[in-house]
Amino acid sequence: MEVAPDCLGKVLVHGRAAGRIVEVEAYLGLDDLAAHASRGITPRTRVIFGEPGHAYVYFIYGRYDCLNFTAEPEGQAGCVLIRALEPLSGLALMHRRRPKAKRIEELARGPGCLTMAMGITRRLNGSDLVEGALTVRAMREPASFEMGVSARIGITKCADWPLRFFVKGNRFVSRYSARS
DNA sequence: CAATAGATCATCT
DNA sequence: GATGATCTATTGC
Repeated sequence: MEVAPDCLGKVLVHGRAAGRIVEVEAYLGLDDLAAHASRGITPRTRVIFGEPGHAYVYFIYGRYDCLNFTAEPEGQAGCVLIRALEPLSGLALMHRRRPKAKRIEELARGPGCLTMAMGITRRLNGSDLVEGALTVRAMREPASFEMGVSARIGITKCADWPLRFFVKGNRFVSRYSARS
């Protein structure tokens, strides 16, 4: 979970679309009942137990994909859920993929939204974030921002663990997380 | 602007 | 068969 805050401010690139990560959540392993990995290795969670630096994409609620980065070494579970992006380039493309979003803030505001905007599907599950089609880069200049911490969103177990990190004051952070 | 209900399917029990 | 790391639309202030 130590790497979760590091993901803030980094840039996610998929094809021509790119966005800055402004909101993430950390999910641990067996001790974290909210994590998919808490039940151990299953066909779906085996990526989390695999090598770090890979994408874990899962389908949720019959509609949406969510994007994670695996974080812990092989054999251990741990991942970072990307909750919100600030769109940087490929805006027209994102708009086409999300006709419902009329404002830029709505393009990638939320786990399901950002995967749609970026065109991420389960096809990318387990793909390498360095060599694959989906990549993560750090900004040239270390972005200076205030980091906020709060409880995670949208879960029913361990809902009070302060494992959510976001860029304070950034309006691209989802409103469901505006609790303070 | 804030809060609530409904849609919908892959995965696990 | 039940459940969920969600989003959108609708209703109420």
